[in-house]
Amino acid sequence: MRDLMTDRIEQWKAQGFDPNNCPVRMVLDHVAAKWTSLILLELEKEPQRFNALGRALPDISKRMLTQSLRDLERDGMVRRKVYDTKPPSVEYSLTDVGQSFMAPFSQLLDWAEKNQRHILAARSGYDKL
Amino acid sequence: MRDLMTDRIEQWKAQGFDPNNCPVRMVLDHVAAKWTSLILLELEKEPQRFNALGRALPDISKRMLTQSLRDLERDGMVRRKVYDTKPPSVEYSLTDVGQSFMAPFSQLLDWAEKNQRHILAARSGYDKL
DNA sequence: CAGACGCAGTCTCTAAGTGAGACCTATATA
DNA sequence: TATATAGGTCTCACTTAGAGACTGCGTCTG
Repeated sequence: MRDLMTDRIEQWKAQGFDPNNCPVRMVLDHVAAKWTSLILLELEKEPQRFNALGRALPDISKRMLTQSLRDLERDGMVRRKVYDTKPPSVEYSLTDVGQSFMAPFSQLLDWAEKNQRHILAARSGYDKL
Repeated sequence: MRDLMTDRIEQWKAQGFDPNNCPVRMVLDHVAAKWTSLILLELEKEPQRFNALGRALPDISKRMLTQSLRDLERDGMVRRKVYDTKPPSVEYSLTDVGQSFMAPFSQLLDWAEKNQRHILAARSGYDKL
């Protein structure tokens, strides 16, 4: 793809197009992050602590849980509150922005449920070839 | 996370929970695939051929373009039509299911545009620490 | 007529990202 | 004393993604 594309990209950049600063991709990166939306979904039910999230999402590693939470915090979707108990406990919750994300996101999930069978059917049809 | 979690997962699986057969995750995997939704977005404008898509999404490699298109085809979101011209041309277009995905997806993009500034602001605030 | 170019990919090599799980500091419990 | 909880960090191995060379065939350019 780097054929004669390179100078075209240069052109786009000159015109102000930057793939790394594109609103579409910016959100997509979150939804695309595999875990972040699952975490958001958990936090919408109720604010939760680190290990509680780990239990709710059993197949995420601590490493990725930490990283995903940091990403969400960085983008202002999730709030991290440390309570100075012993041992200290950390509660994660949705911010208003994070909360507002849930509306369009749940539409997507509705679509998912409606079309699940179609997709599964298409998939097994394709795999039979 | 594999601490005392393992048997809990076994339990869930016994109850019929399978992370690999969860409708939420199934769609998420698509949206999550980084390129697929961008491709869908391009194909919504108009059916396009392989290299045209490559040009429209300049930072995707041919390798990933092929793979993403195959995934979308497999799930019945995209149709692949080969025209027996010389050289053969291949046109990709949205199926009805693929088309129906665009409604909830565009809601997400609306959200993205509305909240872009917030996110960017939160991000640079966070990074200053 | 030779060489470059477009089509739609595939293949290989390397770089980056992810997952599993050991480890850390501190307190409370058995 | 040993173990469990909390919220993580660190390392190592493995998987995935990206860059770009290569293919085969037909057309366009010099």
